[in-house]
Amino acid sequence: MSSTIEHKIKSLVRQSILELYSQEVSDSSIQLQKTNKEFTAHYTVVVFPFLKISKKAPEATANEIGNYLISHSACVSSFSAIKGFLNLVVADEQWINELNEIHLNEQFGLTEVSEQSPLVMIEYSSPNTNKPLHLGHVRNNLLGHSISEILKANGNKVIKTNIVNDRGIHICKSMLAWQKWGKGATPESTGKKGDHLIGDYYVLFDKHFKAEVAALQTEKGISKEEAEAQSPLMNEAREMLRQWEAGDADVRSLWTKMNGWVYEGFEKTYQLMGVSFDKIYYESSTYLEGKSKVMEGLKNGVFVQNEDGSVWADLTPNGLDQKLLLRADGTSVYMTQDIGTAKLRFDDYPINKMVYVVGNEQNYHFQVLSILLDKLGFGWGKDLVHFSYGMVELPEGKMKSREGTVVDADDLMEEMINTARETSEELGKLDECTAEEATEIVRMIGLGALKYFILKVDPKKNMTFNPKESIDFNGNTGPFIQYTHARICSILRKAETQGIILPSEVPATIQLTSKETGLIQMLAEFEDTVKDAGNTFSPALIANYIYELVKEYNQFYHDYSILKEENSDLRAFRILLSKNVAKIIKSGMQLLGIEVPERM
RNA sequence: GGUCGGGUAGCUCAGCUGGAUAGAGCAACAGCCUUCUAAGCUGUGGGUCAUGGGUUCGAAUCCCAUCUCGAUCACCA
Repeated sequence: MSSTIEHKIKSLVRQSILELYSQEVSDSSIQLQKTNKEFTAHYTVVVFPFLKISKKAPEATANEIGNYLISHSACVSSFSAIKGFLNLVVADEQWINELNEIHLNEQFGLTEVSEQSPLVMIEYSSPNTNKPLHLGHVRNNLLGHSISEILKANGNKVIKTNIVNDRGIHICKSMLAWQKWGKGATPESTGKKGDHLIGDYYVLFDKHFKAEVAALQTEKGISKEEAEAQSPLMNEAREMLRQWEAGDADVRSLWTKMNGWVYEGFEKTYQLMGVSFDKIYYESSTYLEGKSKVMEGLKNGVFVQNEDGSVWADLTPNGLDQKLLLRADGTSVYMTQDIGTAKLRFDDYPINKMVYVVGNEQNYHFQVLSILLDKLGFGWGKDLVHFSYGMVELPEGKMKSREGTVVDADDLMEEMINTARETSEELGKLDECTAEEATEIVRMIGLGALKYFILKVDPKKNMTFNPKESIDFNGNTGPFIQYTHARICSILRKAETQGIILPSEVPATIQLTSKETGLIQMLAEFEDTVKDAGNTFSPALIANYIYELVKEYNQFYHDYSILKEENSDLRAFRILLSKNVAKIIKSGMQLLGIEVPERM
């Protein structure tokens, strides 16, 4: 509740109760909500909580307060009392003022970042360099990008970061397979994107490995586990990892070359997706960092050492288990690396808050990390945010890379763009565009459909994606919203060619319909929606808000003339209203990382 | 088994800091383009809000129990 109108009403209600019933009530005890659609009013005061004070029936109490509001302020123009609900109609003049204010503020709903703003670091994406990005990563990237935008819009300095998992046995598998069967293939020689090329060798390794295990089982009559342990291929991969860790020049240069291919591939994917990072960390240069911090903790008595030399954190006082931090041989585990990365980041930036965008399968990991960072003295450790999101599932269940059921990010985006082009051509929407414009529009629509589809659902929920039923372009979709924006832009262009000059302010004398005041009311709600989205880490809130706004606008568009309105004040008002709807659509979609075209 | 998160229309999802007759979209059916972009608008049908109890003037929403789905509880990352 932050619009000026809401504040006015609240303080009026408080005043009325004081005068009518001689009781002080706090603002928080006044339930002011948006009136349900079936009633023609703007705000509703729930009077049930005041019955004990008024000692009257609900309807009588509502009437008394309503009468008071009418006679003491021009803000409320009429009211109706139904049961315990006092429905208030706000005067047109108030709404026009509200619209004028919104209109004058280009950044309406957004909070500016200042020197004093807190610094938030957001980690997202975090890919492995042995395979291309898939649908799960897409959700991660879109959420990460969007939440960055939303936190910026709430007045935070944001540093977007990516921790690339560029080392480990899985990387060695790809490297080994390429060495054995690659015949020197490169992205150039094959015409493949680097990440896809490497992904192919990862799959190839798995294929050969499985065949080898099966052969061992039949040859020697041993169990699958034994065969896997004996597998020469796997042993070779392990040996390669040892050589990598020892800094073997040949292995390292192969590693550098192949990872380079992958990064080039990732960069293309990121660019198309529209995400970026301010600072990238590589696990190969952070994975040793955690050790010193853990040893420091051991010295300070935060951690304990086992007889075999392994180091543990005892989290039983926190209701959790014991957690290993260093193996007996002194090597680090996942948790140690995250501590190390945290240390580097803390050294690099004055972080006030750390946000990790990571899937919900790691809820436990981050619960532990939070406790450990706190114990190690990181100021933001205790309050770190694990922005946890659900899995993307296919109709037949979870995606599995080995079974080839993953939906590839590049393929998916390309497909969406192709579908957008087909649909646009069918509808004849591209007829008046140059080829370049068409490509640009079609890209925005295809990606808009995909992004909106993913971001409109509550992040914490698992979501289903059916590749066979392609993502819709009608209804509650990105293109629907983009279309509305394009439509408004078209009106504004026409207004300009007709030589209609917009006043900087609309005179407060015109009469509005409830559709129009309702739209202004919705525009004003953008401010609270952005705040809510920031507080609850929910791009979905923004998505659903824009959808409601757009639906409302389309009804208005259908029911009323804008450019053909004869009363020039009213016409100016409607153009201005439309313009500001477009502005909020654009701002809101920007928070989701979705572009909006000016024509489509 | 412990912990965490879900279960709302045939499908995909809103609504969850308690408020009026539970909402959208898709799919199905029926209308609206000589009029500002029909990727739009309007209408019809579709619900035991998993189940049972409790708190309250009022519960999809809060509490308890049960059922059910998922994640996690690795010297993998």
